[in-house]
Amino acid sequence: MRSSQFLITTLKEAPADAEVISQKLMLRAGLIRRLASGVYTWTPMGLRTLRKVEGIVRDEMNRAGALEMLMPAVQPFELWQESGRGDQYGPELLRFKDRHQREFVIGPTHEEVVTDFVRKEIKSYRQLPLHLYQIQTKFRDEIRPRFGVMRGREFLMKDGYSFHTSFEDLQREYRVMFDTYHRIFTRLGLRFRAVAADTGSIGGTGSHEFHVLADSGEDDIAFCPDSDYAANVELAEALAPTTPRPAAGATMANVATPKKSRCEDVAEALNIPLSGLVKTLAIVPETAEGTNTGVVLLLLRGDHDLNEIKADKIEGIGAFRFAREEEVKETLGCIPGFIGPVGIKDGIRVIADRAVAVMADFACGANAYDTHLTGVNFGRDLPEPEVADIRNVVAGDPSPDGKGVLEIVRGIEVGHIFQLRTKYAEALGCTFLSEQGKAEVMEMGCYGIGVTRIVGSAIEQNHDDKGIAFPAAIAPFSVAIVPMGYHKSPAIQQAASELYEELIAAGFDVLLDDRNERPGVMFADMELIGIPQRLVIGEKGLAAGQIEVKGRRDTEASMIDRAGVVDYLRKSFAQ
RNA sequence: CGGCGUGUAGCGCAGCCUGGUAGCGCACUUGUCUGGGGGACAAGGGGUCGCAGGUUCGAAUCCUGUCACGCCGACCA
Repeated sequence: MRSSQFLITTLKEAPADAEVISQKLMLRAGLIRRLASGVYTWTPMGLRTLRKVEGIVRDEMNRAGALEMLMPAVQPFELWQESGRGDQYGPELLRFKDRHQREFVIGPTHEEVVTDFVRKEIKSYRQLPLHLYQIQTKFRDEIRPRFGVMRGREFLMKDGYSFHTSFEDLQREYRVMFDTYHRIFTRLGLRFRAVAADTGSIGGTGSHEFHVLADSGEDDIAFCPDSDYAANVELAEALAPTTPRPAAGATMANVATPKKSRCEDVAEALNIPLSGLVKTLAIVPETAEGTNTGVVLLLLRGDHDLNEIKADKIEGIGAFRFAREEEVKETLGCIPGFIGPVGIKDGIRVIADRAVAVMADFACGANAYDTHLTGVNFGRDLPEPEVADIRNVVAGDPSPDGKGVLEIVRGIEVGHIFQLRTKYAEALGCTFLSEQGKAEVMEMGCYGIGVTRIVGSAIEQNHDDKGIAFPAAIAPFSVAIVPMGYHKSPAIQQAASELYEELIAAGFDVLLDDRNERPGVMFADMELIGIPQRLVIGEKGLAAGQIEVKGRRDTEASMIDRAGVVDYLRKSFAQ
């Protein structure tokens, strides 16, 4: 491609509302343009990268035996009612009516559609297993779209669905996909990690997320450097401390803590470590009927954070919200900031984190304004609480597999694989006839990859002060030819064109920058866009039969023989 | 959904407090020079100041409403 025939729309300054680096660089490099909140146009330049990502995903899916298809982006809402997800999915589901007042949604995912397809087409065990996938535009009406393409509302996703006659066969396919995903992310040139994940509302058993490691990620991943353990912190178990609770030493006492309602302030005022403090969270479980079952107190160590997903899973808690100020006042007689588990009314359920359960002589709120208690002990000053794992693991916690200590890194979720089992097949009556001629419900797996998001996360991982440094596999062009004095020198024009043709013939994606721009502009643009190799043709080099080459990540350019350019590039991309 | 903030040329911003013919940089157009790191000079084009209403002789500026966008917040008790 010649620049003069292409569209290069680079910007010197990024729009002020761009937040993360990938978003700024994608905007500046002219890869995307925002049309509405969380909705982006992909420019010709940006689309080249998107298509390359797609191509690698497609290639590996096909290689693994999955069959590509294309389902509609628009789906009848009826299907969602049939699966029972219509109500559950909530406002993220973009719904609309057609001219006949029939309800439709723009698909945020396609379990229903694919299951409907399979139940109609597949009748016999002989036709199974079957793995269907598509690369489709999805729409999720996110509360807060942000980070550009990383948390957009409209995005491109590869979603695959497998159908099996048995759980064993599902598990086999799951392992195949686990390996396939490793191949895909490796080929894309990303640093990533597969982590055990919460199965969330989708249900099912086994599940892994694939995260690209980047500080701007929205997920915390706990992993053990000494073993292969890795899990989303949502899921990572905080083991119970192995050391027993020390004996009570201090007497309980009231301490004035005027206006100190934050844990940090209280700890400082009392001159104790944050970990010597117990913070009390008042929550209200919300049952399906919406009836109020009363306030429940959760106890966490001052330096720990609540894991809401773990709390959700406790018997009798389920979905919950934090108690409103009036509710706290009514139940405990005090405002949030000074509440505690001591001396509370009978019947209030108290659940302590495992780490709290082994604390002695701790401090906590006194249920009185501007007052905290010190020297508090379970069994003496208040009843022994219920104990559960309700906190997020932190760096330094023992690994749940018993093999070392956890570290925590940030990650961007770019892939997710699930063993759905029979949830949708059952709801939608997706069955097959077994060898015995009996109708059985199919076992299902589902496997997603955020194609759009991969581009953003690749940039988060690969950039410098000059711009994007794309992995070669997904750069919009692999080689840029930058001629010096192109518009003045027929010799340069000819040499550039010859080189261009030669590289195209050799199979490279070449961009010949034949714009009538000054060299600085061309260099800056090629670097901003992130083209992996740059070739400069100048009068002097030409006379000596040489070409200047510079890799995007190299600090210095070097001269090579004109005749050896193709070999040089092949070698550089083979690495 | 709550709190805060911002809407002025394609992008980045000033002007608003203290009303009086709308500005700067980049980008764009034309010309000349320049030609290895976002070049110089000259001449241009482009804005119902988010929208609606109000106050006023007069509103980008003050008031009210509204829409859009952004940030923060559900937990740090």
